[in-house]
Amino acid sequence: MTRSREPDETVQAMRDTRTELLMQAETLVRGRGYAGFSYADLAEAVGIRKASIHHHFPTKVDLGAALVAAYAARYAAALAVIRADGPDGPGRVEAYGKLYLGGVEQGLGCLCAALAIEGEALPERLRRDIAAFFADHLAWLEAVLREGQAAGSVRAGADPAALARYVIATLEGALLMERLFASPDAFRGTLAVLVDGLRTP
Amino acid sequence: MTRSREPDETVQAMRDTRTELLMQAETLVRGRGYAGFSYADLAEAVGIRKASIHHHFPTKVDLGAALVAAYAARYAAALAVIRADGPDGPGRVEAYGKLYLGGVEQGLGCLCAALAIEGEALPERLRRDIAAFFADHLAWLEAVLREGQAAGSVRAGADPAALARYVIATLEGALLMERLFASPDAFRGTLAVLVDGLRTP
DNA sequence: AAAGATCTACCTACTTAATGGTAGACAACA
DNA sequence: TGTTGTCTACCATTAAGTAGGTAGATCTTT
Repeated sequence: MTRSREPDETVQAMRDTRTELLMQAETLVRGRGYAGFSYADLAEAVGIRKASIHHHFPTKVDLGAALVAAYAARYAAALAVIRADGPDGPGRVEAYGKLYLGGVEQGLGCLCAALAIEGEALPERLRRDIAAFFADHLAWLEAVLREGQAAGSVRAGADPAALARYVIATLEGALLMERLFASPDAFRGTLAVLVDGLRTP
Repeated sequence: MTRSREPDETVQAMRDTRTELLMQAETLVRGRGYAGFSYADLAEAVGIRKASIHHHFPTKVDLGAALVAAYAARYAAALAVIRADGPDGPGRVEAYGKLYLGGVEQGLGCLCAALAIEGEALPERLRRDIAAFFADHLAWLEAVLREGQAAGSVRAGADPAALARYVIATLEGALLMERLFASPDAFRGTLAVLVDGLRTP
């Protein structure tokens, strides 16, 4: 890139334009929806001209796909950590739920929920990508819950796959609603109810 | 209104333009989001000119507010029925959840979720209206759960207000995700897990 | 009951601003 | 020298909203 690096630019600010675009675009989409932000908004947020964005992301769909990929990768890393050093089943689900809590605190929804809302209007490619995002989380949760059942920390009898869907639904819904109410405490309450219900009595 | 009533027009088709606009607009918003539909789309769906929409709803915000009002009224009526002739606490929550199931089956999300996603970009008025929508449901659920606890059908010990938030979160999230997967069955599964967890063991 | 006035619901034609996207020039690098 | 990243300047399209008008219904007055 050609931007002059002014002396007061920190290491953080020096990160390349593409990354900066992804960061700001994610904030925009999570804050106002995919159809609710424009290249003009993003250009202003990053301090670059609108046309320059097209150099990095030719079309808005390309940008959306890159956004989902980066978001999914970040989650995947977090899930790996939780699985590696997380405690028992319910503890892992709680750690997973805390990932969503950050959104409530920052006033940002889930990127994939923002895209999912657009439904039929969403380009096929993005719909596939977000479906894969949810499918990944579903698979991770199912494994975590199954292991938890085997270890006795998660209540037996329930189908882990069904339980996994229920967990994501509750967290996605709580993020959606508690962001509106700007109420991280209420989110914590719902997370507590959710995790408690998972525990072996 | 001035539209000629052709002989083959059924009673249904004869309903006035304003109602027709509200119906089609609701489908559009629930299908693709508030920012994702235009007056041009709506005009085409209803078979009217774009300018004529402004006669009924001067601005898009007016239309959005009318949409939320009609949606909330429909829900309020349904909630009253469930409360009147619904069975025990968990049975009422299940009946409430079935209201969401319709959306999954038709491929339509929750109107208020579609609006909530837009977050900061959403006109203040609409944000207030959808917050009121959720607050109403929260109050209704809290009362239903409290009564259920008193009657012994809902498990004791849990705070009805927290439980109410948890119920809406789960249903909103399940609608969001299972619409994407076009899976009413999975929604039913989540609803079953939710209601089962509410029951007195 | 006739006459005029007003209202309702729609129309065509338009404006202004914003949208996503393109073409081509230019400077800094490697 | 060619590649990369950015720019200015543009394009076609679409957005919400407005201006002004018309035909028919309804209300008001005599």
